Amino acid sequence: MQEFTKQAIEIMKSIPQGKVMSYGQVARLAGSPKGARQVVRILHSMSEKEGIPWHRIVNVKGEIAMQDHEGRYTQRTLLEEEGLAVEPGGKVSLERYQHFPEYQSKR
DNA sequence: ACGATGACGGAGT
DNA sequence: AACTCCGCCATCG
Repeated sequence: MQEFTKQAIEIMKSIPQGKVMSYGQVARLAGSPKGARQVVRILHSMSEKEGIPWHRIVNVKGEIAMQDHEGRYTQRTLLEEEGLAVEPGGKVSLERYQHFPEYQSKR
């Protein structure tokens, strides 16, 4: 497994409940600015087994990225259970919920 | 080992 | 502002 992958997993597992991060953001922090798709692949293959809170990952617009299948509904439900307001289109407010690990030290 | 894949992102139309 | 096009790069078959 590549360093990037380990980093990405750590970062995603560090997202607090009720917060979200975008694929690209995770990729950047993991050391690969253009690696958003690798994040997708990580979630695709090992989200469950690694215990990654996959539902807290949304695209850069704050929308649920999953295609319109059961997973999408599941993600929406999980987010709402964590207290997020999910709009009808399956979108949340990044203004309110995006998690910024790089600012955490400053706070 | 090589080519296809993918829950993306951002530049261009 | 919405939509399409294409680059990206770790994994998987």
